[in-house]
Amino acid sequence: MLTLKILQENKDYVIERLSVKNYKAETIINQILEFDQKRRSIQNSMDTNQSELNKIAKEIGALFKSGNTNEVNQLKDKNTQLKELVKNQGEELTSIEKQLNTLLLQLPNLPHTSVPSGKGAEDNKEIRSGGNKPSLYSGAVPHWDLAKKYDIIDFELGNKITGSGFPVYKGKGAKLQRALINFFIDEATEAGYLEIQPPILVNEDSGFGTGQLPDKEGQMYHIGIDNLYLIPTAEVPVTNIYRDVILSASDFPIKMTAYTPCFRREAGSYGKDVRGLNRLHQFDKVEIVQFQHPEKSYQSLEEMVKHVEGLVKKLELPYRILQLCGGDMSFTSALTYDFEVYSAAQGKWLEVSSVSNFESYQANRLKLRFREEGEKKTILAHTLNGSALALPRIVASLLENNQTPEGIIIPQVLRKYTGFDMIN
RNA sequence: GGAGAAAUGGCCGAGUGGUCUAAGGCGCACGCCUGGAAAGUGUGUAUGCCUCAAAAGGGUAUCGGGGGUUCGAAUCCCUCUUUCUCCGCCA
Repeated sequence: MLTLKILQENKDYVIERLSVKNYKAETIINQILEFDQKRRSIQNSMDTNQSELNKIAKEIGALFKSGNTNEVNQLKDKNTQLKELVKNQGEELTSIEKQLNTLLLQLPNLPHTSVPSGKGAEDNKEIRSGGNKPSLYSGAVPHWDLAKKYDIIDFELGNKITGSGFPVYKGKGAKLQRALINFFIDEATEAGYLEIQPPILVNEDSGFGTGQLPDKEGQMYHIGIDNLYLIPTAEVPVTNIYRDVILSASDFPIKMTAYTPCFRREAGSYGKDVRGLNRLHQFDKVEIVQFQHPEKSYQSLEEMVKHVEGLVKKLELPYRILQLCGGDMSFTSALTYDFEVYSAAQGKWLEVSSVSNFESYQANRLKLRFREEGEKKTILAHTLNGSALALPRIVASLLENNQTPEGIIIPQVLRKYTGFDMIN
């Protein structure tokens, strides 16, 4: 979430920036500042009263020692009154802080100055592209047909066991999954990311820390009996490793990678673009996460983009990189690049990665701070993450683009992981 | 799942109602000492919020989390969580 400080000091700037995300912030900011004013005045008065109360309690202690019990009763009465006052003020303060916090959580992150304004996906800006769209042979079919033909992914079976959106990978299909995961993790660790294997169930605090809660509650599977959530991305548990931590500037950059299954309810996205592997409730993904000094976070963002670009290049997939416009960006992001690969038989671009700099927005929720060498004051760190990569759509594109009458050709780079060079 | 014990600062660890403004040690930082270092020695060493133009300073809260008793709680009570020991079950 945004800091109170920036609202106090730069209200107009915040309003202007949030308009790029098509968010009208003025009313809510004014409310926040009003609550903040109240909060401070109550805190101030409460502290004074508490101070008085503490002082009197000490006097009573001293009087007991000297045996002056008459005065003690008077002081006790006074303190009982003070205590009541402090208690009421405390309740009022808690209530105001709660309201203030609720409002503060409604404000999205400020988009970076380079973010183009726009309504939705159609206003995203293509940064660059690479690879060549393949020319398919005349018998080419979409990946769901290929999956059936070679018996490598079974959607109906997943439907029987769990429900739609939970496919079963079989034989070479399963092996291909494992190959991609290992390839992605090896690439990330070679690039200096520490491999992490996190829990895939998280508690409320973690969901809150990375911004899934409270507003995106409906997108996560919730285990009611234990109040835990199935993670929608490894970003959640991995980023929360550093919740409530104070680093020193020399610790940067912190780089972590993790493979996890990801679970998304995808409420409200029935019908369109959900065929085959295009949109699933459970899928595999390797994520990269960085924590960085605010002055260097955009360097890290570029580095991460390069890393992801390297992956799609090595897989020989036609791709393009988009900078998201204000209207299409996520709530928590300051700048996001999306990677799309072309899936030839569908004739569609599929999003396979989203690389974002959250600046201090997540860090503020997480209380992830650092200190400059020799300084006392703590500063919020910057957090970044990106998919590197999400598997299903990569698989869709690989199957469709590499199909031949003889079978599906495995890209060179994956063969040492799969142990076979063709699915047939 | 059952029985018992425990949770204190970066770490170890003392502390069973007021002098805790948390002893002592280790670590770390800075100084003195030294040709330089070690040893020695001195000082400092948490976080949030409020106050202050800022810094300094001051106030306040925080001894696993939450609640309670009391004029006053690290200390007493309730509750939750976690860890350890023993038992049971189990990949």
